[in-house]
Amino acid sequence: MVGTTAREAAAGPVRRSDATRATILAAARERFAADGYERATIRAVARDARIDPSMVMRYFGSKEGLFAAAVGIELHLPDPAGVAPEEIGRTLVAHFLALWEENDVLTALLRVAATNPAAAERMRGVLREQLVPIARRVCPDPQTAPRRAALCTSQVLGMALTRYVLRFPGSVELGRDEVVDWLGPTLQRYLTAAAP
Amino acid sequence: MVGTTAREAAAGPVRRSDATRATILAAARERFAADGYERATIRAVARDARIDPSMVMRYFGSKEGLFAAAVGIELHLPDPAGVAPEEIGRTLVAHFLALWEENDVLTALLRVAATNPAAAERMRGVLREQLVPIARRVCPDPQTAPRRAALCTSQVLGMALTRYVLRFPGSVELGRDEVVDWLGPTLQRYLTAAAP
DNA sequence: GTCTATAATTCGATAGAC
DNA sequence: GTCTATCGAATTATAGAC
Repeated sequence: MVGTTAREAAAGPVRRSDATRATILAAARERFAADGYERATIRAVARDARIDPSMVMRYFGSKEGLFAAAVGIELHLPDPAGVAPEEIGRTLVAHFLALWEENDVLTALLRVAATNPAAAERMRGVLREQLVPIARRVCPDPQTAPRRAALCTSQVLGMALTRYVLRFPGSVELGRDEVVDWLGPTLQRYLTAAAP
Repeated sequence: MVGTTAREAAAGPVRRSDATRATILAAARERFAADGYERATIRAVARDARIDPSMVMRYFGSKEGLFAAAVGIELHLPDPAGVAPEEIGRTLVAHFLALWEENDVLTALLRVAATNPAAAERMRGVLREQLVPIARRVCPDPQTAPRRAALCTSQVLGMALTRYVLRFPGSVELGRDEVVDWLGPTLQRYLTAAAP
């Protein structure tokens, strides 16, 4: 990783700056996920990435630009078309779990969203705008789709909060299968049950 | 409120400093709830409380001391003894909702807990140590009480997060009765259903 | 009790040499 | 592209006059 030479830099389209960018972004995601926005300093990110702090500014312009680049990647939920209607709850929970444990993006987003309006807005977009369409397809009354999606989001984000951010022992201890078994029926009910 | 005289100060056990303390704490709770720990500055709290920033230091020693005093109040859940077993879920949800909307303490605690370990620890104590005993009483298998309590906490905190911190429209729109109707059965199942 | 002044850090951001 | 040096602003916290 370290020690890129001029030969490598000239060998192809993979410039050294791309590797540097990727290294910075990975370090930034870790720091934002661990410390939140204000306590994750550019200096600390640079130290983790083994580069000079001024390089972070050069590549991303500002701290806000760094954060936007660190969490600005695509996230997609499964297409509900290929899923049995009675399995949509469990499928969604399993997919969310995989998404959260794949990398630090969602944890960083959630932790920062608690104090940063821009992150909260992005969180809204990531989760709600992908969940509402799904809810609209599977719920009995399309008018209630936004509320059903919000209920699902509350349970999913709550589990993510206690499991990955606050690290409550009771939530961390749960195996992935257990989470699916418990939360799956909850989302299933929020999406398909008759409104109370 | 302003203009306390020497006569008042000498009239009884209610010293002016007590009123000042209370004013500072109320302002601190608002600021912490709105901005989180790092962005809620002592200067801003003092400005809201219409006093000098140095007074905050004098009364509470440090910013950490101020936060501890602002969120260090008793919170109690209902005694499950007087509740019908099949109504425990709805009762808990209703009580939590009232607790969250009563004042800013829990919102401040949740927002700060996302980045402050001490606040996360306190959140753990407030919710878990009160919920686990309840779960132990009503669940079929006492061994599973910590996990059942964690599941309940995840749903309650998730709703609080989307409703009071992130302010997702879908969650904010929900009436209190709707929240009880939807989340009540969820907690009921987490507490009393056979483990999957 | 109250306020002014300031110390001591820390951070984001910039300028410029190489 | 990379690094040194530093500015300017904001913060917590303290010392001391009144």
